[in-house]
Amino acid sequence: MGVTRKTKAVSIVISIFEDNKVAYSVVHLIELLKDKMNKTTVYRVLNRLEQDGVIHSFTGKEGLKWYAKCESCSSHSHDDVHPHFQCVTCDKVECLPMYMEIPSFKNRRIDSANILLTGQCEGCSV
Amino acid sequence: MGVTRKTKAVSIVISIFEDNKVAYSVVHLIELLKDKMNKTTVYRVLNRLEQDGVIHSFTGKEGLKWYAKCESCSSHSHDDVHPHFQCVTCDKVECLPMYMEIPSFKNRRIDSANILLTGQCEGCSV
DNA sequence: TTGTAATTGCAATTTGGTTGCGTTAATTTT
DNA sequence: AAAATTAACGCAACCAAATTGCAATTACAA
Repeated sequence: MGVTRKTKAVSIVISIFEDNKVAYSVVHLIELLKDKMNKTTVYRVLNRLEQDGVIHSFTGKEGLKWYAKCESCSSHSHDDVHPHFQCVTCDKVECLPMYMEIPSFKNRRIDSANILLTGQCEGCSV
Repeated sequence: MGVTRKTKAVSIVISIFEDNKVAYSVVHLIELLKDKMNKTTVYRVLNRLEQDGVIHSFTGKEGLKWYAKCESCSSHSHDDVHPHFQCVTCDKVECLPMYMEIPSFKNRRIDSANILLTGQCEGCSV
């Protein structure tokens, strides 16, 4: 896990991401953890865990930052590009377990892709 | 142009987007126009121009809001999905004039897609 | 057990963006 | 062309997300 120490805060945050595929916004995590740690700590723990490849981040609707842990997360390769889906009604975000082809260009080097699909999830489409 | 009045502020903003394919962050536009109009006005003019289909918006790196005018912009159809490319070095953003296939799902309705590719542009890759 | 470097809490600050409201100025009506 | 109407503007205050500086704490290695 790199240089990251196994502190109480780190363990708590990791335990939240235990069950794969669900994503959490930083705002939500701060609210969720407000009795257990300071919001600054939440930001910093998330940063470190992302650097260590334990979780990955992406930008949701309205430019908010979200985090998730998924199978493809590892210390080295964060170059996998799976899209994320956010429901316009309930705001929930999921990692879509699929690969999307990223075009290549002669005059540009592409490092990563942030793909956010928005729409309505099954539960909200009734 | 819908209900949007042809005010001085509107003309100035439109003139910036005249030359297609370059995108501007709101932050940059506010700085660029700080002697000519209030930042609130910048936000409001951009909003109206987007509603009228003159320009379109998307989310860049760090969740910042960007605007651009491109061929496919029109009052009605904003459902075209072209990716945007942002250089990690100079932060410049371009509309990539291409279509990307959006996957469909049995249990979800997809309304729109925000696709941001990041990497290094030609000028910065030296 | 002790030293040290990473981590945390807290308050203050920065930044992107919004809101309320009185004034200004496009556009419509007469 | 002047008056009436109402969109649009400027400004100050506000809000939420995120960052920073620093002193106090804690993980962990020597």
